[in-house]
Amino acid sequence: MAKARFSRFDGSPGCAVEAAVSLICGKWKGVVLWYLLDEGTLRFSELRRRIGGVTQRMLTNQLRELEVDGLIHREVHAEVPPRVEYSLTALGRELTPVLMALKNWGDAHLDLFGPSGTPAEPREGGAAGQA
Amino acid sequence: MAKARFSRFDGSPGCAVEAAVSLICGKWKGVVLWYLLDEGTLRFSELRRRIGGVTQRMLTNQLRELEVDGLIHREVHAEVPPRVEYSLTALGRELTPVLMALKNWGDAHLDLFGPSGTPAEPREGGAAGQA
DNA sequence: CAGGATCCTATTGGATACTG
DNA sequence: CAGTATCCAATAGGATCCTG
Repeated sequence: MAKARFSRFDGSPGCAVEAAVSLICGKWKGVVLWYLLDEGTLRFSELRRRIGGVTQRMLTNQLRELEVDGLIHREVHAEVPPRVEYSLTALGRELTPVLMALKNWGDAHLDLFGPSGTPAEPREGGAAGQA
Repeated sequence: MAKARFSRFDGSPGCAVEAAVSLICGKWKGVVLWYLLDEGTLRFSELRRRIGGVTQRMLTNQLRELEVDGLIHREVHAEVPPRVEYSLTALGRELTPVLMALKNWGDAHLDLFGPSGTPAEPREGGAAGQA
């Protein structure tokens, strides 16, 4: 895993932050990770419906990068029609604190950015909150 | 603050995550925020030295975006030579859990990405850890 | 010191059409 | 269903030089 997508690993304090940030940067990565954390396992089409506004190309792209980085697991079921399920890896689940913190911040300050939609708390039955 | 840099505020759960992520996305934003959290107040040149590898243009750019988004405060002292100090706003300080989580994750997994430099824990005397 | 102004390249993101 | 394959526009990122 872990493409050489990181520029500086000089041991400086900011280095760790930079590395972690680079993993969740990408227009849809944070959201994808959030939904997988929240719901555990989702198919491609399920993710796409939940995210909304993402094209297949972009979703595929982001999923591939997350997979290469070792954050998500991609399971292909040899069926027809094809079924592909995505879930977080152990490494990905370790991002839980990050994702929760991001979600909390966003929920607390969404009013700054828009007319504020429904807060939409994570579902109780989901996989979130385990860590 | 808060440029209309966010595409979807439909109230979906991922929305908040997406908004928060977009604020710290940018090659140097996470690092800048981290150092400001760690050390409280830093001048332009101090930030630049700490980050290393960033050009003035990019640092200026990222600082401006963070300022526009209301995460950092920019204080210009009318002196010569000029002195400009950056610090986190209250809103920016609320990102502390996010930054700490990112740092923790990075520290725990930096070995995945490189030969692993010195871990470089946050200094005790810094501003970090307040929240 | 802390930038602003330019110019240029690379990467990201997106629309659309096609496929096993 | 879950993608590929193209093509294209926008943005991010960077090198360099100049300035109050």
